[in-house]
Amino acid sequence: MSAPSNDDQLSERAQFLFKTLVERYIRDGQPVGSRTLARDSALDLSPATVRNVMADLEEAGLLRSPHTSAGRVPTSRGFRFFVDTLLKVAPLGRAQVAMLEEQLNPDQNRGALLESASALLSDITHLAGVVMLPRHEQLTLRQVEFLSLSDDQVLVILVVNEREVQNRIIRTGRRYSAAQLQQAANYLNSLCAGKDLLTVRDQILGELRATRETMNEMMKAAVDMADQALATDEESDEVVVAGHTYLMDSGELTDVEKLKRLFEAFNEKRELLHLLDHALTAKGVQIFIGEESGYDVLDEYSVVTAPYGGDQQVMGVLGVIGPTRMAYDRVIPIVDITARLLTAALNRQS
Amino acid sequence: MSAPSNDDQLSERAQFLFKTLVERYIRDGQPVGSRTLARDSALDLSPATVRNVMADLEEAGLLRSPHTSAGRVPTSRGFRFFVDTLLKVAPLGRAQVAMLEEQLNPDQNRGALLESASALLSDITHLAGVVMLPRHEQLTLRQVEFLSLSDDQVLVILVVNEREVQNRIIRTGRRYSAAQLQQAANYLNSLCAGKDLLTVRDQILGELRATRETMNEMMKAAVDMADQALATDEESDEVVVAGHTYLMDSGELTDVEKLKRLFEAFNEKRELLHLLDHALTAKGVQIFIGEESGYDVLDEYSVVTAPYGGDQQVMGVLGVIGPTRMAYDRVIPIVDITARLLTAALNRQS
DNA sequence: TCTTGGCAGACGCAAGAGGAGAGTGCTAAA
DNA sequence: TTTAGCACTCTCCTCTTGCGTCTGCCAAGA
Repeated sequence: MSAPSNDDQLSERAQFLFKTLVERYIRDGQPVGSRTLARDSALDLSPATVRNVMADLEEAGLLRSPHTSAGRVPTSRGFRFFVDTLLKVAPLGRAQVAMLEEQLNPDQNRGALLESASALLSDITHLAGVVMLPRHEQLTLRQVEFLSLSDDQVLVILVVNEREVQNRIIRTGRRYSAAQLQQAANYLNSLCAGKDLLTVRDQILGELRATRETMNEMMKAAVDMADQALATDEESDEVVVAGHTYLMDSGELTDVEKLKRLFEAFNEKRELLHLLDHALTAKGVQIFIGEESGYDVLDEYSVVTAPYGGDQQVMGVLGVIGPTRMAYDRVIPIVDITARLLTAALNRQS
Repeated sequence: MSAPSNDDQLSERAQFLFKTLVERYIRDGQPVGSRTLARDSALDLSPATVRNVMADLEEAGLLRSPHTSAGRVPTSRGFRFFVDTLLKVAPLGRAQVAMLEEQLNPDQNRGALLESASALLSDITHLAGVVMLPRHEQLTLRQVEFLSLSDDQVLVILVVNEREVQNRIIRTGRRYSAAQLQQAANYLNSLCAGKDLLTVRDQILGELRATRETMNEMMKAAVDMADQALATDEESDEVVVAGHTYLMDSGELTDVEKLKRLFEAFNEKRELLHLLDHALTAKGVQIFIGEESGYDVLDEYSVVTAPYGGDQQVMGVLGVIGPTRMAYDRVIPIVDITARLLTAALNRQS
């Protein structure tokens, strides 16, 4: 608000002290007082001096005191400053990279791959791992198969994006024989294979209008069924969350109500999706600290995300959710590398 | 242990008072004292008399005092006695049955149906809903489809149990053309359609040994691939849990650690599976109270389950998990009806 | 001008005291 | 067998007190 812009008018010493304070706070979770900081910083300053600096930092909006005599903790803005300009990320150990690489094995179907990624993120960071599934728009149809169930129900199997299989059940007006269904499938396959699902839908509708009269019975049925099958563009689970229980020990028994609402948000998934959508456009690792996310359930939490997917085209976003005082220096490279390795694995698949 | 068997040597009055106490405790969650109980029971007894009765009940192992002056709480044994002999279940309202019936619509694929059931259970009871997926043994194969991916990978699509679709990716030694794969699929379909998956597997292995020499190249390949495809009998998610956050407000901020371990058990799913396996053999609604379940994470929780599935053959188990002091009279019929309706819906599918 | 030591003042936290309230067990009388 | 009364116990709440920590300010020193 009225606080002065802080980034560059801070002395080097102030920055260093601030950095030490944040690191200390991330380690202990306790407010840091002037005496501790003076000792910690190894700068050979008296607590009084440190106090003066801290007062400046508080005025700049980077610190705040929970109460009069309790040391100070970083504000969200403080964390932001820390992350943006003071943080040196720790490069990941070889062993860990190897482990990640092994687990993100491209020889599994895509769903399993993404779940592995989520589980890995949470296992390594001890925070909640999140992976957003690829957006639906870029589904290219590879093959369609129809199978008659009961009187007027047909099982539709769609093979999309080379190795994903979707299935849905539609109602047709009447019963079709296996041969008829086969014929319909052949017709559609010849018409649509290799095209985007939405395009296919439009094309089919166009086809329908344009040539209704000249179509034979079979083609009409095929088009009708395809229309129905593609309409049910199922929303399905679009976010995979893993290890959310880790959030239960970080928030040292603070109010359960808040945590409950967060967990409910995980189940709802809509809000989460919106948040991750924002991150979709960013290039590399992106960080939302505290209220920056714009979702009040995430008030006291930070989100570290990175997009993943092909080189030319982003497929989705992954990341972790944890308390604002997470170990950013460890978490950031982990999210980064995981995104890269997942991208590599996905590319090797297709 | 050494407590006398209680069931019948309790006076009618004692039983009535006990029932009132349990109902009160279920409502409030607070230990019930003699004065409250005397007033509640409408028996026109003095607190002192009630105290005497309560002392008897405590000796019988049905009640206990959290501490000297805090009223009394039912023990697990007390709840067991209550449930077995005192409880009158409240019949479900028409509206609720109608609602359940509508939501458990058989026009969706089976996975969605089971998830609906789980969500419904948790929504209505405000407890955690659990649905165990049908055991894998009884999968009858309907159709097989092969699709070539990259050089030596093949996507296998299995249609089982009329309307379920499974898919997996296998590695073949070499590349096959689409026509070859089609031929292999045809061979397998003619051989195996309509049979149980395990039977199919055995049969294929037998076939392999018996006629290896006389087989043509194609048949060998088909059998090899089928073998691989069926071997990967994926475990997948076998338990669906919904609304576990409800457990966060019932346990009035008691220790988070316990709750965390329970949630972790939900994620692991193995322990849960074992428990539900026990319930699989029972006929109707079955109830595990507190430590009866045998899993220490469920110490302070009760599980109410019912099997569902075909008339002749049980497919799985569903139920709810909640605090020992749940409203059994409401929960039991809900679980019961849900199981019946789910059974009906599944039968109408096939 | 920057740094430092000193000092008063806040404040949280833990421990203890004391009272209120609820509930029990026991005993003696109806 | 039931009831009333009484002494006792235990929890919970509040109030107080003391301790420790930390701050802000000030004045002296470099």
